Amino acid sequence: MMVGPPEKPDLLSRRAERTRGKLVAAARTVFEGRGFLEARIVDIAKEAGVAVGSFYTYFESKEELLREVAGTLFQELIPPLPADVGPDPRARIEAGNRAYVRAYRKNARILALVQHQTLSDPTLRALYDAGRAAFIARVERSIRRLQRSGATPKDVSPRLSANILAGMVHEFCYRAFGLEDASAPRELDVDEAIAALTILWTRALVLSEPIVGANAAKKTRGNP
Amino acid sequence: MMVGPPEKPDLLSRRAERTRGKLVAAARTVFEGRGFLEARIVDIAKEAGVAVGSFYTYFESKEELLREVAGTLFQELIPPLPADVGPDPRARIEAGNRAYVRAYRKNARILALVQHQTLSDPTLRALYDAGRAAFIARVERSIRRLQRSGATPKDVSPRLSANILAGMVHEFCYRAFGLEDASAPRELDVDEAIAALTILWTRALVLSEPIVGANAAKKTRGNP
Amino acid sequence: MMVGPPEKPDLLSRRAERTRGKLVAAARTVFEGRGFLEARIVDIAKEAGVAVGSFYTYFESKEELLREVAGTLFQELIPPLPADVGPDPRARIEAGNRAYVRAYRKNARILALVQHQTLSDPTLRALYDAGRAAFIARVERSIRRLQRSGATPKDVSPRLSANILAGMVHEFCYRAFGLEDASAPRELDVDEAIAALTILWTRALVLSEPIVGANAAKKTRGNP
Amino acid sequence: MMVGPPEKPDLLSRRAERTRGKLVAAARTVFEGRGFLEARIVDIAKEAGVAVGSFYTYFESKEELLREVAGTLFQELIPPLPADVGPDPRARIEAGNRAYVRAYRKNARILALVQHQTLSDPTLRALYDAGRAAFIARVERSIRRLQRSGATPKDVSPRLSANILAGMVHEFCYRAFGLEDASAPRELDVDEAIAALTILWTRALVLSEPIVGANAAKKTRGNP
DNA sequence: GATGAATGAGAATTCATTCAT
DNA sequence: TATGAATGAATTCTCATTCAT
Repeated sequence: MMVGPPEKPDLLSRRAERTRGKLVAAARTVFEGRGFLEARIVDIAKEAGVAVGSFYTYFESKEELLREVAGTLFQELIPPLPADVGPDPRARIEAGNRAYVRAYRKNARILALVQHQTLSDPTLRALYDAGRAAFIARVERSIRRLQRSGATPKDVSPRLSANILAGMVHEFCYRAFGLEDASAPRELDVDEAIAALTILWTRALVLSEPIVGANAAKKTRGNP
Repeated sequence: MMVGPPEKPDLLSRRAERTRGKLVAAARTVFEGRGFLEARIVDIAKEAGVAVGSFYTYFESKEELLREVAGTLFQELIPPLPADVGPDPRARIEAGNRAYVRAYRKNARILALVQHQTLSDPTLRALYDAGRAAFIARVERSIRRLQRSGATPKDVSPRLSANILAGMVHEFCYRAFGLEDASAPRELDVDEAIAALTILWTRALVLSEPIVGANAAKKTRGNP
Repeated sequence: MMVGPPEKPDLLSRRAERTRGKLVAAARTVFEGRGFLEARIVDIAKEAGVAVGSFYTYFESKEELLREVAGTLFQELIPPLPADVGPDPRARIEAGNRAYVRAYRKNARILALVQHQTLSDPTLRALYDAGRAAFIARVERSIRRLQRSGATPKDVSPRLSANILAGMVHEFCYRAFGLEDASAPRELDVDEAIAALTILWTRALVLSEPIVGANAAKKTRGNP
Repeated sequence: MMVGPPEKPDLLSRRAERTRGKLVAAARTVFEGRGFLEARIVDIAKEAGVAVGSFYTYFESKEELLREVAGTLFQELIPPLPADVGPDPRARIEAGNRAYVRAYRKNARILALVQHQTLSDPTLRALYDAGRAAFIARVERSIRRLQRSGATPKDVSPRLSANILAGMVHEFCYRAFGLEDASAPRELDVDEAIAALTILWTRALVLSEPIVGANAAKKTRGNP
């Protein structure tokens, strides 16, 4: 029909990439807005500005799309600690908690949604668990190190401790941000929460008093 | 007008009660077996051995039925501590954790399911939060007492500590039992877990060292 | 179980009669309130203060109940003319119209409902047609008499005239009262309407001027 | 960005239009065949040769579809009088009646059905009333003109007369054709009926005598 | 690749009718 | 007779998925 130079092969694939990207972005918006179950393929396509049929060009199902969306989330929760944190385990714990809490807060709705969807989507579950395992592994390594150096007691296995403490922080975020009623957010002092999590965590490992010193304690303790 | 034996108004309503009960029981079975979303009204009715119509005689929706099922769960998680526990806070914490973990484990699948359903059912959410609040309130009272007696530092608010520590135990149970793949349960020493939770909790409140020694772990491992 | 004098056979049938009567009365109330189609057997039973099961003791279906209700309505629309009306055909027409309009108005909702139900219930239709036929027959007889006496032209068959004129009055009532929005009744001067119907009817039969005389016309005519 | 032949946005929407049209046509057939209440969405879809889902692409409910069907009916009942009728009011009345009766007869079943559905569907009722109002308004204008010219008495308001006379014709059609048992149509001389309606109407307005004579009846009987 | 109308399997829900008490 | 819980056939409606254009 149309005579002209043959289209460059990557022109098409670039268009494809764009359409695909629009769908992923739209999915996150729609999922956050109406929840995963209430999100209709039509809604996502409309939000992306493409036809429903195009959805099936790139994805097999809503689940696959959620996996795609979820894939990008986990790294953000456990970025490598900044170089300037120093070797003090207390400071490292605080930095880790701060990063986790802040990143969770930013993506709270979609994270909670992914977590819930985990129950009925084994593939997503595997993805989720892998992300979680990375977090726990880092904590576990850290505890193992502390145990070796004698800084923390050995009466609880590093594996179990890591699971429990990482879970503690995660659960706090999930409650505080993930289940938050978006229309009526609760007052919450995020820094106070990070401090509290860190204090409880370090004490649970019997790190606070001997290692951090009285000055660190003074800083966060309210009543002497 | 007519004198005779007192009418038994519950004669029929007893039958009704039975049918209703059958439905609630069936619902739990079906929810646990196929998940809430995959559960069809027909499945529940069939499992209960009644007609679909009977479902609607007693419930407006699957959601209402789940609320009914959920209603009975929460008390079990936080029974009053047994009288013989004694005043030692460490022992009380251990007893509380043990009760929570065991009760959670027994009802794991349905508890996780309820928690997930919480995201899309505000009424259920309220119910759930109320149950949770009772747990946290008890912990909070306990911490407040310990702070007053000087047994634990005052640098974290009782409210926040209670939230975090209760959440810690809850999250552990949710991961360990609620998300468990029923067909391939993971090996887990429950008593070791209870001991670990208790140790971390008590240390976080700086209760552990003076009161229990190295033998604490021994004490909680294995059933006496 | 109960020893006593045997119940009188008509005691039972009297109770039966009462129950039946309660159902018929309740049916009319419910039909008028929510319409025939929206009326549920349960509604009627509840309104009557009896159990659903009792409905089926006396009626086979809602349709049968409506027939029962309808049965009593038609006589009221065409009562025998009062003795003191006199032989003047104009006065007799006026009396007939007045009776019809007033009776219709009193039972408007249920009459309209019955008429509509006629379309899908042949048995009711037969009943309805019989009632209607009685009205038309009376009109037809009257016209036949007038034609014989030369008072009215013979160019339209009495049958057809009767049908058309009776229909005219009926349709007016149906529109004015039967379809009336109960919550916002329209202002309508009923006497003016009766007069108008009578004038048009008598003129259609060429009765008004020569027979009734100027004084009758004066009475009903507004603008000279 | 791309220059090419103008897109045909109606290419697909033309298919849509066809499907929609098929549904409307099928609806009329099915409604006429089994009545509105007995008509199932599946029946209509099957009759139209489309899937049930397609019904919901275009209509929200059976009611909406009936409204659509009804929408087209009313104009036909009151077409503008043909130009060659002339100014004689009697001839104009006859032409109006003839048009109404014939159009009603052609659409009798669906018209009666719509009228009945009017009782439970306020939106349809409004539509129906609007159609009816147009008919009455024309009659009213005509009567007002006749009153002004002194051709007809002023003792009944034009509004009321128009309502009553229009209703008379309508009711006759409704009885004669709308309620007709399709399987056993009654013998009825339509032209005789039109003549009768016209005679009674014109006499009611005192128009008949001076203008038409005894031959009037002859004139309208049979098709010239 | 993109489009969006068409499809129809699947689930919820209602309510007349039955029947054990 | 009276009761009202139980029944399940029948219908509506939704929405993921396909496919002709």
